[in-house]
Amino acid sequence: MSPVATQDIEQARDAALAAADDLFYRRGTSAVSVVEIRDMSGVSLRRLYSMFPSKADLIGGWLTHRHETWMAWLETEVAQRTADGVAPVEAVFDSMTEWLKSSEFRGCAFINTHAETGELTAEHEELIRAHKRALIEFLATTTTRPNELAVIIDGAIVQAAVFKSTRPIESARACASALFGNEMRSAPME
Amino acid sequence: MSPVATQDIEQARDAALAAADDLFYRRGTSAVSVVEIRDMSGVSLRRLYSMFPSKADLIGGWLTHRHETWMAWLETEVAQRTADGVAPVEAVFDSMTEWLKSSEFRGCAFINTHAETGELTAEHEELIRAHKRALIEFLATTTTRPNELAVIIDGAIVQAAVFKSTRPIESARACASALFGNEMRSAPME
DNA sequence: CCATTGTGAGAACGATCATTCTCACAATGG
DNA sequence: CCATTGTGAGAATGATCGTTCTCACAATGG
Repeated sequence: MSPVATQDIEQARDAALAAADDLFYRRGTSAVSVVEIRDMSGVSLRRLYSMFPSKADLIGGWLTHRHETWMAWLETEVAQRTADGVAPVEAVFDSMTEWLKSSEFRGCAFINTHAETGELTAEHEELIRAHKRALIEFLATTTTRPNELAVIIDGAIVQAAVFKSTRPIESARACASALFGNEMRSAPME
Repeated sequence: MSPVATQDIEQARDAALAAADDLFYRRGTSAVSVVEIRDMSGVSLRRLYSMFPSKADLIGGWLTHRHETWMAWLETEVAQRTADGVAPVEAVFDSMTEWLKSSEFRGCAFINTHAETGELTAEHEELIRAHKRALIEFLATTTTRPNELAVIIDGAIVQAAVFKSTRPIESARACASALFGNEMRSAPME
């Protein structure tokens, strides 16, 4: 039927999503053209459009991919620190601090994309909300007051991006400290 | 020299900024064309470009205008409530809640514009930072811990926009309550 | 009344996009 | 070997933009 180079469909998809992740996150979805993603990924326009029938679909694929990798990253980071005896809330803040300090940090991809209403479809909105809901649910598994914590974290992410500084995360930590009291200052429950 | 209709330069500027405020805030700066601003404001392209030599300048003018009107709005709201005996921190949250509930609410114009890196010049970045700094300074005049409060507020604004809900502001209020204790629960100092 | 000058309306220009199409080729099935 | 079919490279298409330009007019100064 059609075995020609059909094997590397997965590779092509990975390459496309890797390029999308780099370019969309760094410059925003509307400022990046599909041709640029072709140039960076090496995946031809034809294949790109066969995998993602429109740019909106490509953005949707990117959001889904980014959600999975980012959540997995956070869960790993927090798990490692709590395994070392760090209290969960502290573990979350330590992980966040590391992210905010990284040179490629440009804020939350989902918040940023939400701000670009130009091409924000209903499907994208739902992906963004689902990400934020998932973060809150994850926080709920390790801490009390997940909603409050999520508000504090989003505020810190946004301000860190605007001010290009890690100081907002320290303000955020102070908020959490007031909120959680000694839930922050001890190992989980040993 | 050149009195022809030179009188209404100010009116034209106001009309242009009013249209920009409506369109840029609602749909984002990159999704709105200069022609759309002409159509809504009735100000001709020629005049638009004589007042703002480029779209970036128009965006800059809008950010400046929005900063002034928004800060003036907040200061008035907070002053009224504190005059009625409401504690400053509560007054800030009550004002915010009113804003988040308004039908045209679409998040913070400055955070949203910051997320649109496509056409974000150094001048725009500085206007955005200046706005956030000004908010913190205003909070410092009426409350202690302005940095922490600003983080909480930005988090609530972002989440309210994403979730189209006022619940995040209640989470934010709970954070502030933990942070400020009885500074929130009484009239200023009577 | 005439020369001048600022103006509005919108055409024109040049660039960029998202998306589709063409063409030549490579690999397969018979 | 040949017909077929999926493919890459990139040209073509049609739309949209930011910005500038043209042209005709309206109001002024002399």
